Amino acid sequence: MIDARLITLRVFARCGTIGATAELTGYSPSAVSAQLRELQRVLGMQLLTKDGRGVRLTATGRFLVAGSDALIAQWESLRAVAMEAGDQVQPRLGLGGFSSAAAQLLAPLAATLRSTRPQLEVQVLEADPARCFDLLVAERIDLAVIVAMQSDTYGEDDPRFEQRVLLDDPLDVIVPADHPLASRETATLEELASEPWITEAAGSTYHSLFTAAFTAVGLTPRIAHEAVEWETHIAFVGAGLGIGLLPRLAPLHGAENVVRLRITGKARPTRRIVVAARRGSLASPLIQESIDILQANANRILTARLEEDL
Amino acid sequence: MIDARLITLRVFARCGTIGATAELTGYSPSAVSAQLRELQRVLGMQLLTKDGRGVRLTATGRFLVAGSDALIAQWESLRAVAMEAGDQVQPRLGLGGFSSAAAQLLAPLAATLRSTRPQLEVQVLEADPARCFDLLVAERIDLAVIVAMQSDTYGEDDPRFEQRVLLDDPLDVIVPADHPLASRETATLEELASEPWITEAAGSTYHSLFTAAFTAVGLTPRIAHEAVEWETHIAFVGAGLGIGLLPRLAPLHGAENVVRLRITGKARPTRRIVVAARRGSLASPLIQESIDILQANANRILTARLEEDL
DNA sequence: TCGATCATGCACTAATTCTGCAGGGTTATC
DNA sequence: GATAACCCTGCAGAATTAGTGCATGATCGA
Repeated sequence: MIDARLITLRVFARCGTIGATAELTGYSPSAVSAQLRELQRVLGMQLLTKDGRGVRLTATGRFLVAGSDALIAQWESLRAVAMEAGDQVQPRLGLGGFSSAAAQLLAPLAATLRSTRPQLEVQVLEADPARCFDLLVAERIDLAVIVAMQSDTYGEDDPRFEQRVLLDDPLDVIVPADHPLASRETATLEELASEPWITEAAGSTYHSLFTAAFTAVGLTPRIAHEAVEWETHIAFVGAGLGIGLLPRLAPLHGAENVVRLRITGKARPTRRIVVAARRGSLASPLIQESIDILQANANRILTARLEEDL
Repeated sequence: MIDARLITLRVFARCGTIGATAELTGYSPSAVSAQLRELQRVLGMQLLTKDGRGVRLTATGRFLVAGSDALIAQWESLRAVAMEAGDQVQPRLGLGGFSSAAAQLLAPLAATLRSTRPQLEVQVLEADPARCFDLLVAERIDLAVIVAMQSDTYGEDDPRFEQRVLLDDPLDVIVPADHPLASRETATLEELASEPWITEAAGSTYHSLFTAAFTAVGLTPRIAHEAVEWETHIAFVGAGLGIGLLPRLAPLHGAENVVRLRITGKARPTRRIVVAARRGSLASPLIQESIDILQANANRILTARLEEDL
């Protein structure tokens, strides 16, 4: 209901280049360029200035984008409450999430919604957390399941989003099957500190989790290799290159030469998985129901783990 | 920036029929029909139901319209503040007002703006107060100069509008040139109560002013004739059909056979002339400047009258 | 200086949106 | 109870708008 061009401007405000905005919104770069030019014409405001080979928001543009947060939230809220009041049906729902979330939480959600609301068009996009926020702003998705980041660009009080905790997913350690600890069920970080480690690149979410966990016990382990996908981590570990952390939600896919151990002791790294939505949209019955389903699935996973641990 | 279809829905909420909405917004009836159908499709809400030969808002529709007041106001405010912050220029300004206001206040304003902001496209629409509010909602105009109505559909606290008093325009009495009182400068309502009167139709603004003024002094004069335009009032009076009220702002146009007298005494009917804008838009520099010019013109008129009265 | 990166303008095309008219249903009038 | 008046809607066609893909120009880093 808010002009698509304003949404485009908001996406641009986040990624800074026309090209990235185009990729994120699904338009071509020329379309984005034309939209923003048109927006400036209609509003009679100069929102962009040339900056090197790119463009940059003017002060007015930044102001407008900042102020539009409340506008978007108000619209989302209005729509949501109207939906609830009128018992109406939303025609489309976009979901986003990173790989293991997409597999373990979003897929069941989509399946449930498919059966309970057959005429609802559900679209699931696998995307990393940062991109999920971008997609939320771009209105490509309505819900995102992400790993909460402690001090990232998106605080919990961001005026654009609202978040709900789904579950705390502990990180296990994976070791080669022929590793001395492989026969154990559990291990402590202290026991593992001297091993060669495989992590994600510095600056990534899991690297931060990794270092935070070890600094909590006063250790700084050696990072031997870096990988992005869990599949790669597992392969590296299986090849004996080192050991690594693996979230409980991430499956081993029956890798024969790798063993997963629970981490015990003082420091137990976990990742917090939350669901995020555009601020104001939580009142929508469809959003609410989806979050409830996600929450139920998360709880099912948690209780299954508890039973498993007994 | 707010979707045009929502604006259309808001206009429909005011006038109740597709045809009137079309006339007010400048679309054809089929376009309005299609827009509202499309709006319902996009939102997944049923906003309208058939009602006899027309259509009617559903509860959801009314809810959405009511809630959109705040949304529109917020957008207007955001745009206005961004305009002010960025020293930008609005490309278009729409002005509306009833006949004498259009002539005496809007025309000078438009002329001033033409010279101070040559590239601004100014459009003036003459329309009665009720229609002015409709046009404000339809975003055809941005400012309306109207007669404040004591207990009309638009209270001063309407969430859609904001109003500023421009001036209180006293009502004079006009009598035929051969009337016994024609040589006088002033008259009281008591002196005039027994005359045959010419007013607007019952229910109109001026009829209300008329009866309110006389009931204040405990009299109920006889209404002999009814007229809509001031021109007609003057012609009726000139023809000796009776006497009538005429706002100070409304010119006699050199009617030779009619004399204008000031009303003195306890009850002096006046009409309050105010300028109205969509709520939130007052912060816009252009709107603000326009109101200032209107106010200055109003004051000029008032001081000119004071000098004239000396 | 060369290549890479970005944005923008242009010609063309696709999609949307509007108009005018015809048609069907509903209310008021005689 | 026929008739007229009124109101909305659907459809074909037209006009406007919006998007794509490529070419161009401008800037930055190597």
